[in-house]
Amino acid sequence: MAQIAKRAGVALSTVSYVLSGKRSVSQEMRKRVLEAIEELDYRPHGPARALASGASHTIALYLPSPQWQFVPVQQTFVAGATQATSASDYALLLRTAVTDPEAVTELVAQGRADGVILMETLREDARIERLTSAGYPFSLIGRTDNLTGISFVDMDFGGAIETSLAHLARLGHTCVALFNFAPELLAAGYMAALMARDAFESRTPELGIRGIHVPCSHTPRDAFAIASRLLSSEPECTAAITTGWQFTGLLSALRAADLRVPDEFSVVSVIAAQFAEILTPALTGVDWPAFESGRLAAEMLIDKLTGKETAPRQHLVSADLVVRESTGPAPRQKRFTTKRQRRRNVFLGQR
Amino acid sequence: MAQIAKRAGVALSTVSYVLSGKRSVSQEMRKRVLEAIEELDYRPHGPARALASGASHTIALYLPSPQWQFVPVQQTFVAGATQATSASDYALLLRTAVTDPEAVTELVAQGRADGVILMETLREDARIERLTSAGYPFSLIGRTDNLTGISFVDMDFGGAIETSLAHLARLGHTCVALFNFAPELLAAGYMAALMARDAFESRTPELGIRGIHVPCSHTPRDAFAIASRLLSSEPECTAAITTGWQFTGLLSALRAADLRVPDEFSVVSVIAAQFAEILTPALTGVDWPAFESGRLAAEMLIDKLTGKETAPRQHLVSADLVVRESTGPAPRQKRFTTKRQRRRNVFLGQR
DNA sequence: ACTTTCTGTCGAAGCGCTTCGACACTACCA
DNA sequence: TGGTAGTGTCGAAGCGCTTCGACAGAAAGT
Repeated sequence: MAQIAKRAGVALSTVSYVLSGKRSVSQEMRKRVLEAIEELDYRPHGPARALASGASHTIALYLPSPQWQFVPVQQTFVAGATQATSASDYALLLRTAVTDPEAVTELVAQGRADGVILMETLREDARIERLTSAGYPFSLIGRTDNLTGISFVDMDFGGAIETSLAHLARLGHTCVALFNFAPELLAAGYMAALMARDAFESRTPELGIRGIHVPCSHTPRDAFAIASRLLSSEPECTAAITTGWQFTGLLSALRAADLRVPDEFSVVSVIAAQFAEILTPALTGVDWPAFESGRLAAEMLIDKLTGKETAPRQHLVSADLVVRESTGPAPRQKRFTTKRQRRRNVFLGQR
Repeated sequence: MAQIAKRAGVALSTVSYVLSGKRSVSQEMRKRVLEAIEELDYRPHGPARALASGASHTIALYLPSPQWQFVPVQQTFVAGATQATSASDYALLLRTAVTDPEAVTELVAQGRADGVILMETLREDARIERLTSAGYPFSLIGRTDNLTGISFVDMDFGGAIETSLAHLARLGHTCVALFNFAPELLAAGYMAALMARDAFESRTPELGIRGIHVPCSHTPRDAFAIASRLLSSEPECTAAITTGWQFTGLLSALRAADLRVPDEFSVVSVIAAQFAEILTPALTGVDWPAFESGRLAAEMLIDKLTGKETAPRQHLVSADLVVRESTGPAPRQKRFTTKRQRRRNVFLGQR
């Protein structure tokens, strides 16, 4: 920068003001400075800038649970957030989350980021409390109990479950399982899981449906085991809703049990259209616009940082059901009276 | 830091040496400093550190083509790289790539990152030349023409195609299509696409297979259109290999043409096991260990930055074929003589 | 005993910016 | 015409660290 100043014949500070626009500079000076910058291919030094100004022009995104690599939705959040930050000339700093809730303030405390995007938020989230009490700007992909003053974007999981249940009820299903998020997440108070459960438990009675709530991790193994058990122990159950990737294990279990979809069993899943459509049968599902969500969360945070937006923005992504091929009318005959009974029993015996 | 020094009764520089370990400090002093740090909950300021030392402890990852959001593999690279950087106490800076190859040096030139991970590399890649001539450390996920002195991790696409072809040849297929990467990528010189094409074109004659090379984007629309056209114009073709997500469109086209997999048509794809297994039939495929690749690329770069590893590391991920359900013996009867002929013609007429 | 080498500590200079106050100068109003 | 307000520019003081050279004192070699 000193070189630029010398070459343009101006003071160091003038160069800075040309760059930042924080004080007016005459046409003449501006032109000379810009030319010098061009000629010397000068690029302002980020850390020096951050040190002097106290703002790093960077936002941090903490990735949650260690198995997040298996969840395309969360990866897509990252993609969306990246696009939004790049578009605003910010940069996105990625860190895998550790168990310690204190860690969430680290990057901001270190001055390496100006704000934080949090995902997989809990009803009572120690991380949110830390960020609030530290006075650090943040936005959420997800929700928490007390939302006053908090910017977030979240999918309406409750609504998704309600819509799915209504769809299944209309098709005549009277016993439906919900493959909710993993038991650990539920126990920890993962908000999406709680919303799904609450909606499921309050809606099923009204619709005359017997609801079976099945917390289940999204690993194919777990989901397969749990689904297999369910299929054998609950012969009345003719449909299931999954909150995510658990559908993989469920479909495997259905195949193993020789149950056809949708003739003998209906499946609805919260899933990106991209994946729903490559399956056979294509999955009826609620699309989770993950890219958009990530983009929005980043934009909200950046708007807050740049002072564009002072009031918190709260964005609930509506959950529209797309009916594809995996849902159909409830089967007339109960499963345990069909001719498949024997075969299934053999299968179960193998377990 | 000044507070720490005062509280511990030592000089500022001593605190720094305790933290960095670059000079020996007596037990006594070290203890007092560490206590003070603990008591004041002090965290070193990243940008100040970066400014003074010239190293940001951050690596940059430029995400390629704008549609990368549709490619789970690339998202998984990010996941792997994130894990590796976090484990080494580095941070990962994400930026969407722009068309300008100059941009790739920007974050390092600005001092915001110490090195760069590049993906979707070309045979002759202007970005690599820029990084080399600027003397910036980098590692590649992918390959390029001249690999001397370059650290990279790449999948052996050539080997993947060869293995797949051998498998199909063994099953008796004599006319096989390769759904390669998009024509734009091929034209740009995307290395994986070139390797796939070369392996395909050199292997097919040896195996007595007629090879049809079909560059095709991974969007379901494009792949569907191109696959449909292929199926009608090339009735002899009884199998296809896809280099990625194009299998979605191919499967749709096969369904639309009423061709059963694998009885009437075999499909092999480079695809993560996670996705291969949820399909019906499960896809025979070459697994691309994307998470590992991302992790390795980041580790290589960090090792280079920390001076642990001076010699470039070159890592070719072997491509093992996993035979699942989507490949089978070549059909005995030629497609255009079967009773499906009429139906397919109807379908083609609609196009 | 006297130099030489180490070890541990300190002070100060600087990394490359931002920003504040000062200052000269022009423009405006009365 | 004098005072006031506004405009454009400069110099200098930091921002919070790292690192170099200096230096006192202890340990080792002659």
